[in-house]
Amino acid sequence: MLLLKELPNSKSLAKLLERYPDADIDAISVFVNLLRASSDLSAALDGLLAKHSLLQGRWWVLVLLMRQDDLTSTPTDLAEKAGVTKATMTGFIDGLEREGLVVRLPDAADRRKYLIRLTRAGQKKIDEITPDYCSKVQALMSCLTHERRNAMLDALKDLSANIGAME
Amino acid sequence: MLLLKELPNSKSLAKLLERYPDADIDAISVFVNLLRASSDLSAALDGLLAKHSLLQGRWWVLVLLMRQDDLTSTPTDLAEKAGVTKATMTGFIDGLEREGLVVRLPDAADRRKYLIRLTRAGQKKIDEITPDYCSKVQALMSCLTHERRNAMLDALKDLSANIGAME
DNA sequence: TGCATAAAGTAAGGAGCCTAACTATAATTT
DNA sequence: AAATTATAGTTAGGCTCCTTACTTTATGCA
Repeated sequence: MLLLKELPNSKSLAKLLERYPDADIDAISVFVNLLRASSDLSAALDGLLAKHSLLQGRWWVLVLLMRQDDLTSTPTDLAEKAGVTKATMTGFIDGLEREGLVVRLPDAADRRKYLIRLTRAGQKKIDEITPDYCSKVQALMSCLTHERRNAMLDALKDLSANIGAME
Repeated sequence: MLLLKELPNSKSLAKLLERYPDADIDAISVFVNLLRASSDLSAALDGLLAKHSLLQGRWWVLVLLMRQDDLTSTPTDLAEKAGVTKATMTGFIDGLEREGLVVRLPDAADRRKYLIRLTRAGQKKIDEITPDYCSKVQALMSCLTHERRNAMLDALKDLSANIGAME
């Protein structure tokens, strides 16, 4: 994702208001800062995963599989849960299978389907990354008190619920 | 960007804690929700811009140019402010120039340089999009009071400042 | 049963963004 | 002044993710 390093300062905001008097500076400021901050966070996550030779897409797939009781799911289910298209999921699974972290198993009941299962190597990879992931995220969030975290969480959920207002 | 639609529920978080007792559920929850929400916001912005046949990267370039007093800047400067590489900026400028929204002008003083200037058509495009952009962002943010917006803004800035903790 | 429709997964091609390497010009060193 | 180094911008090629179109298999309806 792309994001402005140079967020609007007061001068450029003044200029904006001059040309568009109805602009809600507050709202725009939160919006842009949110995109900007999460872009940085995403990049930091990329960096963390790269140290373990993984990428975000594949990482989320491993996480989703680990959540399943039998460590197994289907491409379509994984795609829906991950929020990507089935075609994109095919690519993730290809990569993970190539590295031996998951396997494709044919479904006996429906010959169109495959079952994707986390392998032992896949579980090992998760065990290798998760402590690092947890401690880094914790370090990042340590600058916020629990109250502030909760307030942010609530606000994020409200925004997500209101996303339709932008369409 | 990719993001989990299916955020961790209490059951899977319990499973996580079982395997990694040190995990800070709170911190992870905020982190994941932040990535998730802004991914949705970014997609919504893409949608809004698409209606005006623009893309995020090019849009930010137009915005940056409009902030300049003389509506002019250089590729390197734009790349730094937008947070992309110079190579990526070349692509944005190519696109914008093709549509007549900016022009490349040689710099008389330094023949390696080009000056990128917003054209009248570029300004018109901004004038066409900005009211829509402002009203949609305002509608989105209307679910948060000013107090909550400010709290969020502060929290985002603190997180951005603390991003080094993840590296 | 036979035919249309839906669903699972894949393939092909495109756009954005990156890194690395390159060209042309300017600045610095000696 | 000559040679080295740095800077502006571009090109080439890669990766991720998307959309669209396709193949194969299952399901619903007459």
